[in-house]
Amino acid sequence: MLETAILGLLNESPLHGYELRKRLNLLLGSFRAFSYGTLYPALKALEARGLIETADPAPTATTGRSGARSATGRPSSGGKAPLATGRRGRIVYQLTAEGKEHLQTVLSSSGPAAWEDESFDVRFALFAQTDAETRLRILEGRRTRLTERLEAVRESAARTRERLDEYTLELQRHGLEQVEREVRWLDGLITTERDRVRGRERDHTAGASDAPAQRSKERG
Amino acid sequence: MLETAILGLLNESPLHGYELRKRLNLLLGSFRAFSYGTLYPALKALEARGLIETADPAPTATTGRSGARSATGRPSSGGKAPLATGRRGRIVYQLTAEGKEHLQTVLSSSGPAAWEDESFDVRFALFAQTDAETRLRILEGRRTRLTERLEAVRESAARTRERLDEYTLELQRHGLEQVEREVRWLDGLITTERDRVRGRERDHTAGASDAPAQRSKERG
DNA sequence: GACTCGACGTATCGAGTCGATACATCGTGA
DNA sequence: TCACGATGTATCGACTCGATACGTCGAGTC
Repeated sequence: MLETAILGLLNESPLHGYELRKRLNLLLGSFRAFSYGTLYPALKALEARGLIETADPAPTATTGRSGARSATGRPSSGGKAPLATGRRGRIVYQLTAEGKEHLQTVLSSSGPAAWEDESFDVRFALFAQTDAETRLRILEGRRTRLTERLEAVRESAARTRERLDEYTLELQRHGLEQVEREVRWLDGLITTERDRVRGRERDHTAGASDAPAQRSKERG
Repeated sequence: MLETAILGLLNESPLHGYELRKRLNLLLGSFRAFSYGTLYPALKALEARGLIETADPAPTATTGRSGARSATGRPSSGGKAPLATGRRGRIVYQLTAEGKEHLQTVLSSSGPAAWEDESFDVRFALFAQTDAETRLRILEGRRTRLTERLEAVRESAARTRERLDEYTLELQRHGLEQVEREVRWLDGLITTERDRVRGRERDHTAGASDAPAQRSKERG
């Protein structure tokens, strides 16, 4: 799933590892952070599979043909631009054609692999690059998954009650409440997405395209 | 932290691995499950450190002096008792004196190691075995930790806004809301604990002991 | 009885991940 | 000038998970 996140971010713009990690952790709401020990091996694996490649943004020379680590190819022009200007021997990665293709395949899939705990956040963060039908299917799958879990926990709690102390009970109650709240959150998103799909079906030639629809101004 | 959880559970009653795992996962609200690949090595390490030992619940013989795997020492008496009766060569673990001592040391500690993400749930689940002052300190530490994180996320979000799409924003908003809710949950618990400590200070010889105080009947 | 099946029970392996750390360059300010 | 912190790439050891293997037991089924 890290791979999907990397591919999704690189599809927006080429990036180097350090920046990639920052955006990755920002993307996932700053919880669930990935470390370098995870990121760099993943980048190498992706490169070995031909899904990403090292870019060379420097206009000078470019003598080393495919060798990474373009040493200090700094153009000295950009005085202050905080990102995007090369500061030292960065290794900037970008998607290959094959990588783009693979990303599209992954983004249009909506199996269990999309709505499990580990992957749902990543897939959701890439919803802007996902078509509406797939978004809806992932949200519904996630909802079903959480509901099942809720059911299982409640059942096992009912079988085991009495034996637990006050604090354990409170911990369980709080956990259940968090999941219930997430289900309600999903409900809201599903409704929005359904309206979106329906609206597109109705006047499917009018102005609005599909990805960035209007923000619902609810939530007071 | 798995070790603390094991010690805490074994302090209530001797258990074997399978049952231990079930209770462990029940204890933590059925989220954050530990697998056998984690549990068994931990048990071995604990045994090697002399904090736990294998018990022999069978009344017959007990010839094998300290050998684990007491083969089929089943007493044949218990007709239906669902737990606690030995069914086969289980390996039942119990605390040693040293283990109990170590557990008490851990339970009375309240450093950062107690309120970080990985460990807080375990420490909270063992609150019934923790004294009130330590409970309070852990809850407050946790609250501070979450507040700090909230602050950091908000700040970095403020620095990076505009560039994010609708869905990423929504994911962030939802994540923040979850944490805010947890802070409010902690507030309630802290209030309860403070009342508890104060009540005990006031009439600190009257009936109620310290651990299982009355349930506050709020939450409608 | 002989059969299967699912719960119970111990145990290990490979793959993935984290946290800490090393090393190097650059800008900034005392 | 020199320390310090941000930027940047990279690796190592320790830990954890999910899957799986292997085995026992009780209950049903014909």
